[in-house]
Amino acid sequence: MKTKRPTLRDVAREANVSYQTVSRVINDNDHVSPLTRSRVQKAINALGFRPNRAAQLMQTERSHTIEVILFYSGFNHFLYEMARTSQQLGYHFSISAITEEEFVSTLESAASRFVDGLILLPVTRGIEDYETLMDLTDGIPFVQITAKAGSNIPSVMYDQIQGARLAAQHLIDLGHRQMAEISGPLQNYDGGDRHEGWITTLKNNGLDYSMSVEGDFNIDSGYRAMNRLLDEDAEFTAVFVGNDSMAFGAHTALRERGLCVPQDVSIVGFDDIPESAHFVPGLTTVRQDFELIGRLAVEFLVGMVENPGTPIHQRVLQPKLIVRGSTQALT
Amino acid sequence: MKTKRPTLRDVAREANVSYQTVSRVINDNDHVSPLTRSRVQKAINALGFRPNRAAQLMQTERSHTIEVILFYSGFNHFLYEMARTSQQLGYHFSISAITEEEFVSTLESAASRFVDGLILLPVTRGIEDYETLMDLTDGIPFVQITAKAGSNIPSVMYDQIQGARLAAQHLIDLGHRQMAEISGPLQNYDGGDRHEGWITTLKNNGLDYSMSVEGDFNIDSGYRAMNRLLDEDAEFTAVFVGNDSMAFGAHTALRERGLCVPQDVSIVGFDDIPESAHFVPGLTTVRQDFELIGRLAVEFLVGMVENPGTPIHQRVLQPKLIVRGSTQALT
DNA sequence: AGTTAAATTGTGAACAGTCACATATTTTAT
DNA sequence: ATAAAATATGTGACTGTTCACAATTTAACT
Repeated sequence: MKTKRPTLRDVAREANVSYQTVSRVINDNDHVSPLTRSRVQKAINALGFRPNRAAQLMQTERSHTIEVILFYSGFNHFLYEMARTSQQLGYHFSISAITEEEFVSTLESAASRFVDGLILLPVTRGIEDYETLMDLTDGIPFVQITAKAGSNIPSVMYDQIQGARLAAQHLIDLGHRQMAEISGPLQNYDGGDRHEGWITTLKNNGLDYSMSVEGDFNIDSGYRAMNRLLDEDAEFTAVFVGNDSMAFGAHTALRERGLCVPQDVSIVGFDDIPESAHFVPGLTTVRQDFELIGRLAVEFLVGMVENPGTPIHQRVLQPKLIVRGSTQALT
Repeated sequence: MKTKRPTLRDVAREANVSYQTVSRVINDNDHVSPLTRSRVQKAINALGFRPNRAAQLMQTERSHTIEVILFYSGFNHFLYEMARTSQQLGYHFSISAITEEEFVSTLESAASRFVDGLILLPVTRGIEDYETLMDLTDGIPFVQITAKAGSNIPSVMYDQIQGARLAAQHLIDLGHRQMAEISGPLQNYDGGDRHEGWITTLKNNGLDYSMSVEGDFNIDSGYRAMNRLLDEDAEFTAVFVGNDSMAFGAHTALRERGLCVPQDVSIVGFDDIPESAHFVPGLTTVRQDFELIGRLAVEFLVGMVENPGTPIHQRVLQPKLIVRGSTQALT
C-alpha cells in the first residue's frame, strides 16, 4: 500500500510559499532568502519530500547519466572505476551490454532516455569518423576506449603499438632472433595494434615475423595457440603473447611439453594484471593501468558534457615494460 | 542545432488519427485495427518518431531498470553477466558504486528514479531483516548476493561454509594436522562464513585452528599474511586461503623463504578463477561460478519485479572442490 | 521622500506521454 | 430487425517538474 509521495506543491502548501520557490530551493543556486529557504527545507524534511526525477528529466531533458556500451565481456577492469568516478562527478552510470546488431537501436534508446554521455568500448573497428558517429548518437557526446591512433574520435587509450615495440625490443636486446607471437584478435583495435607494433619492430630488425597464431585473449586460447605453434614444430626462443591471460595458458602448454620458462623459451605478456607478478616465474609484461583509463575516460566525457566547447582529442598514454623472470638473455 | 523530436501528436496528425491511437500502437498490445496500425507505423517511420522515455517514465512510474549497488570493487566478475542478462530480459542496467554512508541516500535516489529492482552486494553484514530493508528501498524489490544463510532476505549465494568444509576435509583426508588459515575479511559474509566453515571443521576433528591471519582478499594481502605467519614461526603443513588471489600472494611469500608447494606446504584457495588452473602448481580450490550467480540474481529479481507474489527465498548453490597440484598427502 | 534598481516570490503554460472514460462503429445473438 | 456485446477510436484530465515572465517586496540612491 504505497502512500503517494509528496510533491513540490505539498511542500509549498506546508511552507506557505509557492511551488516555484520550493523548486528554487531544491535546485540550490537561485535567489531565495535564507529565511524562506530554511522554512522550505524544514517542510521538505517534515514531509520526506524527494524530487521526482522522472518529472525533472522530462523537463530538463538531462538524465545525469553516463552510459557505457559494451560489446563483449573483456572489459570488467574498467567498470568499477568508471562507475565510481561517475558517481563522484554526480552522474549515474549504466551499462548496455549488447551485440553489434543492437548498436544503432541502443544509441537511439540512449537518446530517448536523455543519456548525457556515452563511453564506447568497441571490439572490432567499426565507424571511424567522428561526424558519422556523432550523427548516430544524436548529438550525445562520447569517448571511445581504444581507437585507431590519429583518428578524430575522442578517445582514451594506451599506445598499443609502442607497447608491443617495447616488448619486441626487450627480447631483441636479450639476443633473441627466432621469436613467435600469440596475438589477440587482429580485428580488435588493441589486438591489431599490438600485432602491428610487434611485426614492424621485427621487420625493422630484419627478423622473421611469420610465426604467429591468433588467439581471443582468453586464457585457454593461449594454451591452444601455443600447442599449435609447438605442433607445427615452430623454432623459437621467445614468444610475445597478446595479453597476460593468454601468456599463462601458453606457459601451461610449454610446461606440458617439458619446456622451461625462461631457460628454453622467454615469454612477454601484455597488461600486467595483478597475478602476473606472482606467477612462477614472474611474467615480463607491458603495463597498462585499466583503472586509470576508466577514470580518465569518464572525466574526459563529463568534461565534454558540461563544457560543449571542449576540443576533440585523443588522450594517448604510454605503457611501460615490466621485466620479470619470464625473460632471460639467450645463452 | 538539435531539431525538436517529433511527438505522439505529430505522428497522430500525420496519420490522421488521435494521439491515443498512436499511444496504443507504440504499446503494442491494445485493440487497434491492422489497417490503422500500419498507417500509424508508417507515420512513425516517416517522422523518425521515438517515444520519449522520460514522459513514459513519469506517467507509468516504471523505468525498466535494474540497479546494482556496489560497496566495493571486488565484484567485477558479476557485472557483465548481470548487465547482459538484464538487457536480454528487457531491462536497463545501472551501477551505483558507493560507500556505506551513501547507502540510504542511494536507495532514496533509486526510488525517485523509479528503479524497478535492486541487487545488493554488501560487504559487511548490515541490515539483516527483510522488512527493514524493504522499508528502506521504499518497496523496490531486491536480491542480495551473498547473505547470512537462513535469513529472510531474498538472495543468491554459494554455501560458503560448506565450501570451506570441503577444503578443510580435503586437507584432513590428506593427513594434515597442523594447518594455518589466511582468511578474508571476517566481517564480510563470504569471508566470515568461510572462516566459520574452516574453524568448525577443524574443531570437530580435534585440531588446532588458532593459526589464522585476516586478509582483505587482494593478492598483496595474501603475500603479507603469509609473511606474518612465517615470521611468527607458525608450524603448519597446509594452509587454507580465503580466495585464490590471496593464495597466489601467499605462494610467493612461501617461495621467497625457500618453501615448496606442495612438498612443504599444501595450499587450498577459494573461487577457482581462470588463472588458478594455469598456476604452477595448479591451485586446489573451491569453485564458484560467478557468472551463474550474476545471471540467477537478475533472473530472480526480474521474477520478483514482474510477479509481486513471488515467495521470498534464498537460492543457495553448492560449491565444488577442485583438486590440483597445490595439495598433496602428508608424507 | 521619491525614484530606481535589485532581490525575492508568484502565476500560467508547457513538457510528452498514459489513464479513465465517452463515443462511434462493427459484430453477434435473439 | 433490434438489442446487446465487442471492437475501435477519440476526448479531457492528469503526472510533477521547470521555464519565462509578471508581480511584489526590499534595498539603495539622489
